[in-house]
Amino acid sequence: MMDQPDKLLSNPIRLVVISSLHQVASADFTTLMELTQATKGNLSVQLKKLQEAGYIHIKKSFKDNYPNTRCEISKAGKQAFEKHVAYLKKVLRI
Amino acid sequence: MMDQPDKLLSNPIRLVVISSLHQVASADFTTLMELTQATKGNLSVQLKKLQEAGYIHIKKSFKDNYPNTRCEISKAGKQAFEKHVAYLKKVLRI
DNA sequence: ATAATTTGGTTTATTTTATAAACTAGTCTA
DNA sequence: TAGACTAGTTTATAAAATAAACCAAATTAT
Repeated sequence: MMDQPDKLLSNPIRLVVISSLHQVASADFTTLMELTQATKGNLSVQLKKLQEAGYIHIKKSFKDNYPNTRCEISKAGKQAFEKHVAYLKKVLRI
Repeated sequence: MMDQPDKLLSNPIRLVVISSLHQVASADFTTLMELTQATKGNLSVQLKKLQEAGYIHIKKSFKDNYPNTRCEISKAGKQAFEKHVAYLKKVLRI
């Protein structure tokens, strides 16, 4: 069913990450830091969790000589997000 | 502003409690257990946290010879809930 | 009558999670 | 070439979530 909260998406940082990636095709580490207002250490950990859950894909490369971490939502991530939104709508009656 | 998540309401059990109490005037411990699907120990702790934050009022009495814990949302709880819902709507774009 | 079970919780021990500080590795700049 | 900055990761610690253990009284079974 859809009446269970997604534990991964109950964390505000991860929720903002997934919601953002649901809207924008891809985003890099720096952008996600701005969007989430998280510290880099914290963001790094949360991205890894999302990756391990298969919610996002992470592509590491070099951009203008600097390391660049680019994130994209996966199919599973999309499904989880949409399910969680449906859950929230139900719980919140919106 | 309203662009910050309410940490207390990021926990699914507490979110269901507050959302329910936002809709029903009052509910007792047993009812909240059913609604949240939490264990009693867990629910007890979460209700105390909501109480300590001033989000709910708890009235303890005896009903049909048994102890009865009845919960009601407070003004502060209502405001926090509505603010959090506004935050979620913004983040989720709904 | 009293032992076992159930109701309605609270307390507390343990596991899990979140978070920032410390660290790494390389780049740019004076 | 030393110092500061970019872009992260790892790790130590603090905080939170959770369920097991506990408590007190009521009910039921024997």
